[in-house]
Amino acid sequence: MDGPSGWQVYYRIIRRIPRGKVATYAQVALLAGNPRAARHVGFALAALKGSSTRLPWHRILGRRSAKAAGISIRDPVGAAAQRDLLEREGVAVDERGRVSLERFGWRPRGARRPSARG
DNA sequence: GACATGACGTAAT
DNA sequence: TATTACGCCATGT
Repeated sequence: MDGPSGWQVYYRIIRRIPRGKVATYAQVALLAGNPRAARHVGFALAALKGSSTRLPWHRILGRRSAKAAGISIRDPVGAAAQRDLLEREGVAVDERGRVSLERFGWRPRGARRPSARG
């Protein structure tokens, strides 16, 4: 095992997401070195469903717009659980399950979005 | 190796 | 804002 195999890579990154913050599947995939593997991140997390994990899977959302993300889980039960977990962390979730990335978007090392004046 | 599936993303309408 | 269509690639059969 020269390195993390398969989904282990995604889990590694998701664990770095601080409490009260959220990230998109594409965000995790990009940090994992696979900017096109957004689907794989969701696939990896789907394997965690029903398992006792400390992984903050609820902090992973689907990209809904340029500045907003949202719950993309198909299962209504899982979606409700994610929403509940997010609200418990102080994340404002809309009735449609949408979250503002400008307010709760995780910015690793603050390298994201090269603002004109920081 | 081919086919089907999926907790996605972007572009077009 | 929602719907539709297509691309992407690992996993399972």
